[in-house]
Amino acid sequence: MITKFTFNSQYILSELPSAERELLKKVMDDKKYRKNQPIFTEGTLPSGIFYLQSGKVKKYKMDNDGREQIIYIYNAGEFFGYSSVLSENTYGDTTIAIENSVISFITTKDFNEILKDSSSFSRLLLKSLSHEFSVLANLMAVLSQRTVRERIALNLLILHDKYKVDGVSNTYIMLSRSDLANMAGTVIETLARVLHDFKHDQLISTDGRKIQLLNIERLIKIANFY
Amino acid sequence: MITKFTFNSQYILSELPSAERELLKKVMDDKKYRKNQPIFTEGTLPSGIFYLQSGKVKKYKMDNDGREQIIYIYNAGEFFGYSSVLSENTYGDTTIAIENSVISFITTKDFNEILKDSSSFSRLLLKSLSHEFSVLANLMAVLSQRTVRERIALNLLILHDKYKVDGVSNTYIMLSRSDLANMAGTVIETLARVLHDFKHDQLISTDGRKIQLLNIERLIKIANFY
DNA sequence: GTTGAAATTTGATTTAAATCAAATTTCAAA
DNA sequence: TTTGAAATTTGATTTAAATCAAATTTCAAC
Repeated sequence: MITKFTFNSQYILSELPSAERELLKKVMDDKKYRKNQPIFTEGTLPSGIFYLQSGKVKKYKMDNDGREQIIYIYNAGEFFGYSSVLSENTYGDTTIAIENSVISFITTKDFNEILKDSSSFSRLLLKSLSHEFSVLANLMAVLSQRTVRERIALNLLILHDKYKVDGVSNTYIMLSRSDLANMAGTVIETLARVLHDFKHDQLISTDGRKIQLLNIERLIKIANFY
Repeated sequence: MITKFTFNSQYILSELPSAERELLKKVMDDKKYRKNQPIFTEGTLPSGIFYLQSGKVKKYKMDNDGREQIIYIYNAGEFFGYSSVLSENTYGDTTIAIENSVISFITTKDFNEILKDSSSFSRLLLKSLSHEFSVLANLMAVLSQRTVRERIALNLLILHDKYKVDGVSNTYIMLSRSDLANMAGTVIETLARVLHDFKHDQLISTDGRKIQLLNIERLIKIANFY
């Protein structure tokens, strides 16, 4: 269910034949990004693609009136920025690190060279991109047709999945209210009110900014998805 | 500007090396679809990909409560249904012909065989898919952040482009109010009211269901895009 | 630990858009 | 050409969510 709303480019690296994987790893250039540091900006020409080693990155679009819509939040192990390189266009959105992150960079040249010689790589990219397309279609339908309450419940479930850590039983969503509102396509005040209700109904608990989901079953019901 | 909201897979066929193009054409199986005839349905396994020779096709998602969100309207010359084949998933949406249409079908087997042997084809698909991804991201931001009035103005501009015919000076949008509402993410009554206002302001004129744009400049301003 | 700016929450009010209801128009089949 | 069901428009009302405003909390730098 949640896979309808999460990218899965993680498998690209693992399913790539080891020769190509090594090639790719060799041309990766790692760089540390601090929280709130931009990675690339909408409208600029792509210089390469990115691979998130650790941390979290948000991809968003800003409109004329300064309203921000978060398109996606990337988690460790995901590639990003590659669709602009492939479509030979300027970046269609802006990405910034929302946690301290380590990000590998692969230049357009290196990327294209590996791609040219590797049908497995292009096949995996096609597969990944196709899935990402369907994720956006799903998000589109949700944003336009669901109530704020439903959208917030759904986004909490999506985030729970992203903030889950292997071997750790409790999951804490650590994201600003403003980012959460911009994911759900609402404003901070409305978000605060809905979270208040969810807390009152014991669906979630909060500790400062941290959110923990207490009743996933019921949140799924509220999100109105099966 | 409007290219931010329109797919462009038309170039796949024209840019494909002639050998591959002929191969593709050879395995295409043409079929006529009547208005309102379904092509494929969300949740079913993809059996192949489609190429719209003539007519128009809508792609949409229906939610639990029967609310429909139109993801895209395809025009002659576009490929569709290929992302589900590539992601090896069931179709993520439903498509039906909204006009009498002629649609070519290519089986998954034929498609994969050509794809396997043609790096140009996979390269073109990657390019096209990447662009389509950015279109959905743009639509997502519009649906969640813009007013109904802005969304309707934008969709009229998008449709104007789709219904334009070479060498014919007047363009008439011929789409049901319900489809137009479901593109803009609103209800029929609200759509009717906004169209009424646009007519009053001489931005559009209508003749039965047909809509003609009279003042594109001002509609662009209302849509709030540059 | 203290401090203060930024982030979040809570309260009051407005507003855009949905809903419910009914009248009118369209257009394809007879 | 007529006919009637479906589609569209118009009217009245409700409602979900945004906005405006102010109080409170958080948390990082000192």
